[in-house]
Amino acid sequence: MNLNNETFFKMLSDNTRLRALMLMQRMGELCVCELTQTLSLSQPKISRHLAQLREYEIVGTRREGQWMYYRINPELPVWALAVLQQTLAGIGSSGQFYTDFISLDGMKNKQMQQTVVK
Amino acid sequence: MNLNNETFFKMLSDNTRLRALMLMQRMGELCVCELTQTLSLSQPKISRHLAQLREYEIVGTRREGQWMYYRINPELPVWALAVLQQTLAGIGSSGQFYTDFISLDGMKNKQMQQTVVK
DNA sequence: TTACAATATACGCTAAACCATATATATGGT
DNA sequence: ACCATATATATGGTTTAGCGTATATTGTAA
Repeated sequence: MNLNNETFFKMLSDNTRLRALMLMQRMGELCVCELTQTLSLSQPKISRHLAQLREYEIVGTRREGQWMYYRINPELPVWALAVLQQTLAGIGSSGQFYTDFISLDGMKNKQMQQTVVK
Repeated sequence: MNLNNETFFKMLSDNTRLRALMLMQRMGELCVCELTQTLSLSQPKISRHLAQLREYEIVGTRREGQWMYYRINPELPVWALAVLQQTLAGIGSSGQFYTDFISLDGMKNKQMQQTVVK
C-alpha cells in the first residue's frame, strides 16, 4: 500500500483518533458503539474520525449485521505498524489511554456475563 | 520530561518539520542555514517550524557564534525516540527524504573540501 | 411495510495552522 | 560605530481541521 508519511502522522495527531487507534491496537477489532461508549464521545464525532482513518487506509472495516467493526490495517508499512506498537507500549500504561482500556475491559466483561446468563 | 502525545504527532505531521527532523535524526546536529539550503525553503519558514519544535521540546539548540544548531532532544521519552528512529528507518531510503540526505551530504562535502583547501 | 438500532453524512460555524513578506535582533568583523 | 551574516519574530491573509446539531442511510426484525 502507498502511505503518505505526513498524512499518517496527521491521523495520529488528533486525540480522539489516537485514542481509538490505541484501543484497536490493543483489542484488535472494535465496533463504533464500543468506541463511542468507551471514549464517551458523540457518535457522529467518532464516526467522522473513523471515516478519515478509513479514507487514508489506516484502518480497515468489516460489517457484521448492523455493526461496523474497525481494525488497524494490517497492510500498513512495517514502520508504520511499528510506530503504532511503540506508541501503545510507551503511552498505553498511563493517563487517559489507561483509563480507556479499563473502561473498555469493563464493558466487555459485562457483555460476556450477560451472554453467559442468557 | 513531559511530552503530550497529541502534540508530538502534530509536530511530525507537517512535511517541513518531518524533513527537518529526519535530517537531524540522521546527522545529529544542523544549523538553520544548512536546513534552509537542504530543504530549499525560505529562512523564515524554516525558523518558524524550528521554533515550534523547540517550544514543545522536541528539539534542543546550541549557539555557536552566529549559528544556531538544532538537534533532536535526547531527553525525549524512549518511545518517542523510537518512533523517530523507526520513521527514519522506514522512509529514509526513498522519496523526498532520500533526496534531502543526498543534497545535504553534497553540501557537507563541499564545505570540507573548502576547509582543506584553506 | 413500519419501526428501530447502528452508523454515516451534511451544514454552518469557529479556531487553528500555515504561508509570504517585511522587519527585528544578535553576533562577528572592520 | 558600522556593516554583513545568521536567525527570529510580527503582521495580515488563506486554508484546513474540528465541532455540534440535524438528518440520511443501512440492516434487522416484526
